[in-house]
Amino acid sequence: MAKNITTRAADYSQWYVDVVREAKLADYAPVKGCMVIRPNGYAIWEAIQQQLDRMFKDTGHVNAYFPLLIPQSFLEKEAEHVKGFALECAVVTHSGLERVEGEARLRPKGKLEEAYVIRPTSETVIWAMYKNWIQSYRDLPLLINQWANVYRWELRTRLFLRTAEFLWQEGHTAHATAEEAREETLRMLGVYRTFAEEYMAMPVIVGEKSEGQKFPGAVSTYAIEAMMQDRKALQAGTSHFLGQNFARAFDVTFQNEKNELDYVWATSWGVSTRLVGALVMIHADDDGMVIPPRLAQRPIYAVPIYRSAAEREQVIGALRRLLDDLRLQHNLRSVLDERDTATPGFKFAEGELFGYPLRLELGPRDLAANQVIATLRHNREKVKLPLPQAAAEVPRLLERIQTDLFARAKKDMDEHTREINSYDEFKEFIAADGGFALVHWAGTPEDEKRIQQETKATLRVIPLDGAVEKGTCILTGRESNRRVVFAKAY
RNA sequence: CGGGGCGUGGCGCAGUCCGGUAGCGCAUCUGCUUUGGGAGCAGAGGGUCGUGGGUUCAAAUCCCGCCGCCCCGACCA
Repeated sequence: MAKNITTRAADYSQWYVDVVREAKLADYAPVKGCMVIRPNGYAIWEAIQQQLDRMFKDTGHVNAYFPLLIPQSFLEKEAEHVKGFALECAVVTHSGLERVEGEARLRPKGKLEEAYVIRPTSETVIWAMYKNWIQSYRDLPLLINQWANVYRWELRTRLFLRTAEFLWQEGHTAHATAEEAREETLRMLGVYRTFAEEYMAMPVIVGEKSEGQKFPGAVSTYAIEAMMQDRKALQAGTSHFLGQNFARAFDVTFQNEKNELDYVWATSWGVSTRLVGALVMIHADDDGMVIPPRLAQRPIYAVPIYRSAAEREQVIGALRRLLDDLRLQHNLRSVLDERDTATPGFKFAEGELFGYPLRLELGPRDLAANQVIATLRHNREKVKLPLPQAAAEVPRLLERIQTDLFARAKKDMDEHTREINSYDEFKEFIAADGGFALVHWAGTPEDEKRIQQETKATLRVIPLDGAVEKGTCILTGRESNRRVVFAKAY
């Protein structure tokens, strides 16, 4: 058992915090509600960025960068948007500091004519620019993504899952027709799904948000929802069809092919550093982090075992040759832990804590047998690889790990997703942290609130690929023709 | 914003009730022995006790103010 990590069974929330801190993914910052993303955590975010960025480029998007500060008046332009974000904006009101006479203290100096808010999201500043950039249908579509930080003055925070400042990407696109914009919304939702499943090894339910849960200012919001190991849902990515709401608010019009003036159609979509928290909650265990191979900057952790200086030289030499082959032939990077100040046992434990998907051990006995021992992080399986074949076998092992992780998480989600047909059964299921409840639903936003108050569960998504079937709403008894997902959520 | 808890070497805590030389564990450093699942022994370094004021011969300890953080709720990616 890992030192300093509370077990999941004992206290899931504490386990999560312990893993994040012990694996050195993040640390609390000396700033309220904020965290420091440490190198181990940032490496994962970089891997997420690199892959998603490739996928955005492959679907025709380009990157740009907009200002951190947004004039307060911009926020006022879209009514729903204001309501959604006003309370959680950090506001910049002064332009400098001055010393308080006779004291060491500083205080704000020049009050600004108009306050700025630190972006909680960038729709407003981006659409203020789009107004200048779009005149004709020939300027469309405009497919821009931004990698940035945003700030939301959260009252309760949790490392990675909810912090005041977080890193994300926000795509903001403009289109000539509603159909095109809707297509884009669903295309990017699909990109998120593919990324979640194929790279994070995280199965998701893809669907639409209810009226009460959609993004402030959106016509419709779509999301991918994943199930964590404690059976709670985590929204892992959202894609919004914004209709013409922002175009109207910022007066962004264009002339179409028929020489008519029309408002531009918009989408926005984003994922954040929350995904790092999702990885922890879905794959990590009581011994620490587990990184899916495709998101590990260095998927291989090599531990040399030796007593004498001569042994050390031989063992490290053999490992170096293998690791070089892996890098040159398979583009796989690794860590060779040459520290003389830590014992192999310590390195094993630390390698597991940090979540390297595959560990290679090589000692004098292995050298004599011309083999290397590969240990899989997620299930502790040990495989003896003949040295001559090791470079070819390791990539296959990594692929197998990636597949296993997804299969394991999928099985877990499927086993805890149930069709539920009465409100009593529903209450019992949710109270027992049963997971995702598939229920017939025909309620209003007020009914949703009632369910949340009575059970703490919320309507996560209306699945896009759900079958059409007749049924009756578990709460209102009204007729329904599809099931939706209710669950407790982060 | 409501409720609760806590601020003492890097981390976790004891000491506070009942004022009297600031302690323990882990971590760190040095040396020797170790090294195939978180090594052992010996020694060493490191603290304005969150902060400002008050009481007192004397304050981590008592009194008043302020600040910060964590947890639980409502709000949210």
